[in-house]
Amino acid sequence: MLDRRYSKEIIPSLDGSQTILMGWVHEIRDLGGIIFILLRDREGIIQVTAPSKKTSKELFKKLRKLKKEYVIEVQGTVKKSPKAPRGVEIIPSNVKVLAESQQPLPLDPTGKVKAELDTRLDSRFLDLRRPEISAIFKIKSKMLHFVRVFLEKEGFIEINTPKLVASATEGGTELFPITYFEREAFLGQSPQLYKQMMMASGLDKVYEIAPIFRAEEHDTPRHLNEVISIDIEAAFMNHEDVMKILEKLIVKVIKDVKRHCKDELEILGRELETPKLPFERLEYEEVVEIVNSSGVHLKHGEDLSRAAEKALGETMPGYYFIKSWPTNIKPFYVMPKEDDPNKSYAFDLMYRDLEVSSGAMRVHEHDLLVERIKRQGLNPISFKSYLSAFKYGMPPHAGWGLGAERFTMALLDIKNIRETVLFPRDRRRLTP
RNA sequence: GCCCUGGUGGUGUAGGGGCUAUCAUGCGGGCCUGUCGAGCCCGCGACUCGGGUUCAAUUCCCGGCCAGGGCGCCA
Repeated sequence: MLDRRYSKEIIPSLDGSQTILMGWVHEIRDLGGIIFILLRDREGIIQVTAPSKKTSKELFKKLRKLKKEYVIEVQGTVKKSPKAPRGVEIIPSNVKVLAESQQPLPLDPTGKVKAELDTRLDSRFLDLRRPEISAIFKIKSKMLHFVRVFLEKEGFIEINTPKLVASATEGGTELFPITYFEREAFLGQSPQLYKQMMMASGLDKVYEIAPIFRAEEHDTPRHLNEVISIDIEAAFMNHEDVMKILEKLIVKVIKDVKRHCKDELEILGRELETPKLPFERLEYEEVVEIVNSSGVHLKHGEDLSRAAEKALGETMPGYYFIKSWPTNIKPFYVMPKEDDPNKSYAFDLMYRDLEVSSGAMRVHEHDLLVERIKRQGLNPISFKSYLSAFKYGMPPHAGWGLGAERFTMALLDIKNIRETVLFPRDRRRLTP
């Protein structure tokens, strides 16, 4: 029995050899005396050519019955031919129909007729049959792989923290409530508290790549209610240490993606540039100046408005950090500066006008943490199990969270985050 | 949640108070031995939902739902 080959593996030098291919009928061009079938599989498209003279009547009849997107198995001979796309084609000796496809299709996998994003998401499995769509997810897969390889090499240990959580009292973002037997529970908005607790465990450096859930009613091309967060936390490190890890990771992953996803990047027409290290570090105060001098009003102490982000993005071309954020617009666990408690050791990593990551050196002193929780209008009692980790030897630590989808958008210059998720969850979409 | 724009065959579109509702692709049938956005001929298939105005609404008005863009929210 012959092994199955992918279309990409069929090259002119295999001329004369027998092969088996499995895939979908991408297009059929029936010219009467000769039938061309474009067979599509994960790796590409190969032409199956059946001239009536060289094809049995039985097989020719069978080929004529094929329709678009049928799943077929083709057994045949590789033939080198300058007339064929890529210089090679398959002369079939046998074709098996493995699955039929209803007509008409909900959208056109050849892409000749454009479909809107909404239509595409409704039939995502068909949408993924277009190479320029599957390329996004092949690259996202590699990106996550290279992130893991990098972090493991840096000595990080992968952990898994619960996504079913008890507390809704962390403040800030809205949580999705769920029924947990006779109690109410919530979907986790961030592994933040758990990964910090791990700093008291002696594991030193941990990371998690997992979904986070936010019940915000945001409705923008940059937000979803379920995304993948790449989180790290490292003991005995400060903000600058983890910023260095972050920028190193970004550069390494870009290099790896460039090297290992050449075909996909070409399909997407994306020329990736490797950023230079170190990334520029802007003080929050500098950012306020830049934004204001560009004509967009921004008060000292305020978070960036969308207009401010855009103004910044105009000035700053690639990846850059914003550091020394005002303490009171950042979460309770960020460490205020000792000499100026109104400023903090929090930072954001931006790509042009898009926030891709945020992190900080954390508060590791129990009493200060309690005070910070109170100052934010939250109740320390609801943080009892979290706080107890700070009582028995909590080392200084720092960490960050990097949005996997936002990073994918930056990598591939994608404008709508929905393009980077197989089955996105937004304000209205819950299916498929 | 707010503002703007829109919703017409399976898909993407044109149009518009009364006419056989445009075009492409698709789908069905026919012709064709080198297609590669194949070509040619015949046919099929649609006005988002609810209410209102009107002799008449797919078209105008109001509302819902949905989409795209912008913003807000996003410890």
